[in-house]
Parts: sequence; C-alpha cells; structure tokens
Amino acid sequence: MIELSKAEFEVLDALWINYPANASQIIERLSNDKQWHEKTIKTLLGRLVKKGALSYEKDGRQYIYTPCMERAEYTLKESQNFVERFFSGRIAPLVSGFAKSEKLSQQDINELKKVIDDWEKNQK
Amino acid sequence: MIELSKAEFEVLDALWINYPANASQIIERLSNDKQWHEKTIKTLLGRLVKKGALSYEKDGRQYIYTPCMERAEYTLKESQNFVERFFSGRIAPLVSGFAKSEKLSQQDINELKKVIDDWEKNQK
DNA sequence: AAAAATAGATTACAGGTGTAGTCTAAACTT
DNA sequence: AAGTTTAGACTACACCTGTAATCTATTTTT
Repeated sequence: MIELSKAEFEVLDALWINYPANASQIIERLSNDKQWHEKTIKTLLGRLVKKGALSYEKDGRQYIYTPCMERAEYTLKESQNFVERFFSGRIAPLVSGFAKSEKLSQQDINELKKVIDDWEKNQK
Repeated sequence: MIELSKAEFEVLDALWINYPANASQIIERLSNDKQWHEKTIKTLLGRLVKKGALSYEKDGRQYIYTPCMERAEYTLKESQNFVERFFSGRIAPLVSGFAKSEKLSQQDINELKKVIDDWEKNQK
C-alpha cells in the first residue's frame, strides 16, 4: 500500500474533489481550510508524484494532475489497515467503542442499519 | 491526544496484555511476533515514558511499567481521529466500504446488529 | 526589450521514527 | 575480589514529515 502522510493525503483529497486539476486549482481549494504556503503544497504534490499517488500531464509549463486511485479505494485500504492494527481486523469493536462513548447519533444508527440491510440483501 | 508511532503502540499493546510489567516481560511478549532487538524495545519504552503514555516505579535497578490510559480509551480516540480524517466523522461510510468490498462476514454483521441493539436499548 | 511574476526543481532544516550501538553503574558468577 | 552480565541512559543515523526558501527557466507585464 502506498503510505501517505497526513499532509499528503489532504492535498490528494483536494484533488479528488475534482480532477484533473493543476497546482493553482489545488492550492485554491486548500486555501479555505489550510494556512499552507503555496510552496508547501507544491512540495507535497511533488512527493505525491514520487510516491506514485498522482500522475500528471504537461500543459505548457504546468502540470495537470490526476490521482492514481480512487478515494474509496484508498480509504478502504487505510480502514482495513487501521482496523487490523487496533482491533485485530474486526470492525464491530470499533463501532462498539463509538456506541459506548455516546459518539453515535440516531442518524448514524439508521445509516448502519441500512448498510447491514443492503449487505443481507446482497447475500441472497 | 498523545501521538504514538506504530512501533510505540505495539510496545504499549504488549503491556496492556498484563500490567504492571517490567522490560523483560514486555520484550518476552513481543518476541513472538516481532524481530525487534531488545535495545529497540527499550528505546521505545523510553519514548513512551517521555510522551506520558507510560509511568513506572522502580524495583531495585528495574522499572515496572504501567500504561497511563486504558486500551479502549486510546483506541477510541484514535478511531475518532481516523473517522474524522477520512470520513468527516461519520462511521457508516467506513462500515459501508467494508461491506461493499466483501470484507464483512456474517459474524461481523451479527456483532454489528448487537451493537445497534444495545445502543437502542440504552436510548430508552 | 527590460522587468516582474510564475512554474516546477532543488535545497533546507528541525523534529519524529525505526532500529539499534555504546556507556556506565550495579548485580550476579566464579 | 575480579570478570561478566544486565539495567537503564545516552548516542547514532538514515529516512520521513511539515514547512517552506532559493534557483532557474519561461511567460507575462509594462
């Protein structure tokens, strides 16, 4: 699995919003939540390319970036990894922890029920 | 939140198995899965103390370590953090990702149902 | 055309991390 | 008592990370 740092992930996440996109667009998107210097983001873009998380095409002097994988694919791998490390691969204990500490809303419960429902329909 | 590295967490995890415990006991426990040098584990114990994740009492020349928090407490915080970063704080999309990619077993589903059930009972 | 802005490439640099090795003093062996 | 082992303390060192600054070539502005 490609290992991305927190900052790298956030840059990639800004690209996933809409791609392909060039550096300026990504910098623009990140400027809302982050106080990152433009140079910082460009460094991170370079590292993402080096790690194989992004590819790009040249458009004159600029690069037009595209993620090398989908967000869902990446987050699934990260999730599996996380659940493996902290809960021996079982997901229920994670959810249970949230439940016990009042971190679940009725909406969360409804959504979880739907996930279970869909899963069961899919089994038939 | 105390930030622990992967390796640090694994050492702490070995202590959570049973504590208080001294360095030799922790090293012994880790020797099953890990090829870590004794010195490596001691370095990690030192870093854990420095980060405030462990405390110790002296027993002659040795230290007897105790975790400064419970496993469930730590993993809950890590989980919240994770879910926040990758799924904007919502847990259902995480579970949904597992479901869609065939990562859920009937047992997982049963456990999840129980978690939901308990949560609902608790609401009344 | 000269000056200024801008794109990406390269360099910087402190703090974290994995993975030990060395130092020093105490405890155990012979 | 002298030698050896062992506990923790301190040191090491390359790579990763966050966070840019500087360099170089090109494009845009005046």
